[in-house]
Amino acid sequence: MSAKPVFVQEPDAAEEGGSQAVKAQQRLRELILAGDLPAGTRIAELTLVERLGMSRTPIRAALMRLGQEGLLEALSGGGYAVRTFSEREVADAIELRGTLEGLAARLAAERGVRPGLLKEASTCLDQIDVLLRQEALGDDGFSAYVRLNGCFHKMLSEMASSEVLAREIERASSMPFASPSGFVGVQAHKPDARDMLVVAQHQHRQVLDAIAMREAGRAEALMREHSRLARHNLGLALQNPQPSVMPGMQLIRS
Amino acid sequence: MSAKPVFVQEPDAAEEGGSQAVKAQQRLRELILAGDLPAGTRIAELTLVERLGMSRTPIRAALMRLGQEGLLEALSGGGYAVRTFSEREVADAIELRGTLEGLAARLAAERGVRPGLLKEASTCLDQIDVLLRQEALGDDGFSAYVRLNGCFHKMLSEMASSEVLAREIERASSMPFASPSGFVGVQAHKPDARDMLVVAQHQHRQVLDAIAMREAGRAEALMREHSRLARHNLGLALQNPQPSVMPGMQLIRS
DNA sequence: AAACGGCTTCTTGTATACAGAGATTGGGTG
DNA sequence: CACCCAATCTCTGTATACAAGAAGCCGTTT
Repeated sequence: MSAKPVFVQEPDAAEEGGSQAVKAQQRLRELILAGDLPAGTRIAELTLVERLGMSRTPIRAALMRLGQEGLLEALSGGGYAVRTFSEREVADAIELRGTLEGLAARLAAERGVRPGLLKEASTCLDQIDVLLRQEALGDDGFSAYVRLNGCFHKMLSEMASSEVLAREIERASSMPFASPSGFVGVQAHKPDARDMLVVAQHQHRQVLDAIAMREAGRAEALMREHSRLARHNLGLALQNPQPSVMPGMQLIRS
Repeated sequence: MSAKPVFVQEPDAAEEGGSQAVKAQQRLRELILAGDLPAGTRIAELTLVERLGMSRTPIRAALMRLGQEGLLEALSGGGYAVRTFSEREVADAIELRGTLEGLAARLAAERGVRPGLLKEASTCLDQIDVLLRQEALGDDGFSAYVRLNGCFHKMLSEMASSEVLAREIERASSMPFASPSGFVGVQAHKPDARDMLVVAQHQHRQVLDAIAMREAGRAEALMREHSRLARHNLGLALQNPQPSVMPGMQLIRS
C-alpha cells in the first residue's frame, strides 16, 4: 500500500470542488448566508484557517472574490467584514437585475434567437405548467419551481448572446435575495402562494412570445415588470418575518 | 546614518500608491491598455515579477482583480491572458453602461435629488459650456472635456443615491472603451468634432432638467440615447483607425 | 484615581519555499 | 522519416515564514 503523501491536497470523501480557493469561496459563502459569521465586525483570517482547514492563501483569494461580489465589505484598515443590506439596497439590487434582464430580453428580440434555444425555453415553461397544474404545491414542488425558474432565466440571459451582459446578470443575481427565485420560498406556505407563481409564469410566456415576435420594447417592459414580483415578495417577507426560508435573510436589516 | 533595512517596502521616490497590490493593479492595467502584454497567450507571473519588481503575491491579487474586472480572462489550465473584444462586445458594453446610467437617471428623477447636488452638476455643465464657447478645441480642450464629462457622469450616478447601482456603473465604465468619455478623443481632429460635444452637452442639460422636473421616463430615455453617441463614435473609430488616441484600442479586434 | 507611555500581542500584507500538473524537447523505435 | 514515450523544465496553486502596523493592556506617574 502506497502511504498517502502528507500533503493535504485530497478532500478524502468530500465533493470535488476543484481548487482549494474555489472550495473556500463556496464554503465561505455558505457560512455567510447561514449567518455563522458575525456581521459588521472584521473576520480574522486565522479563524477561517482553522474553520476551513486550509492555509491563508486560498482563504485570502476567496475573501477578495466575495468582496468584489458584494457579500463582504473591505474595511479601511484592511481585512473584510460581512455586509448587511437595508431594505432599499435589496430593492435596488432587484431593480438592477430586472433592468439587466430587460436589456437581455430586448436584445434577444432585436437580434433574434436561434430557434433551438426558443424551443428549449418553451419546454422549460411547459414543465412549470405541469408543476402548476397541482392545486397545492408541496415544499418539493416549490424547490422544483425554483430550479426551473432559474433555468428559464438563465436561458433568457443566453438569448441576448452577449457575453458581457450575461456576466453582469450573473453578478447581479449572485446575491440570494436579488436572484430570480430569491423570494419565491418566503410565501410558500401562504394560501395564495400558487397564484403568485401563476402570474410569474404568465409573464414568462409573454416575454418568450414577445421575443419570438421580435417585439423588443414589449419584451423589455415585461421583464422589468417581472422583477417587481420579487420586490413585492421582499415586502411580504419583511412584514412576516419567517427566518430560515431563504439563506442570507438575516443580512437584511430593517 | 541608519542603514536602510534590506526589506523592499519603500518605492524610494515613486508615487505612493498604497499597498503593493494596488500599485500592481494600476501598473498592470497600464501595461495591458498600452498593449505591452501579448493578447491571448498566458501571462507568466514570473515575467511580471521582474517587470514590476515585487513578489508574486500582490501580482496574483492584481491578476485576480483584473480578471473579475473583465480585462483578463481566466484560462482553463490556470493563469490569465489579456482579453480582446469584438466590435459587438464593445457595443454591448456601451449599451450596458447606457442602460445602467438610464436606470440611475430614472431613480434620481423618481426619488428626488438633494438640491446641492443638482446645483453642483449644473455648475459642471456650465464649465463645459465655457469650454465649448471656443470655436476649435485643442488637445487640452478635449482632455478638459473628458475630465468634466467624467465628473458629470459620476455625479449622475450619485444622484440615484444607490450604492449597488453606483458600484455597477463604476464596473461597467471601468473598461476604457465603455467609459463615458472613452471615444471622445478618437475624432478630436475631425472638423465636426466640436459638434458632437455640443450634442452631448445638450443631452446633458436635458437629462439634468428631466431629473429636476421629476420626469423619470424622459430622464431614462435621454440617458440611454446619450450612450449611443459613444457607440456612434465606436463605429467612426473602427472606420478610421487612429491608434494611440485611446488606451486599449488595440484590444478591439475587427 | 486618572491619564499617559511603553510593551506585548494580534492581524494583515508580502515574500518565499514547495509540490503537483502541464508543456516541451530529446531520444529511441517501428 | 515519422511517431511515441519519457525526462525535464516551467508554471501555477498552496503553505508558511517574516515584517510592519494597530490595538489592547498594564504599570507608572502626576
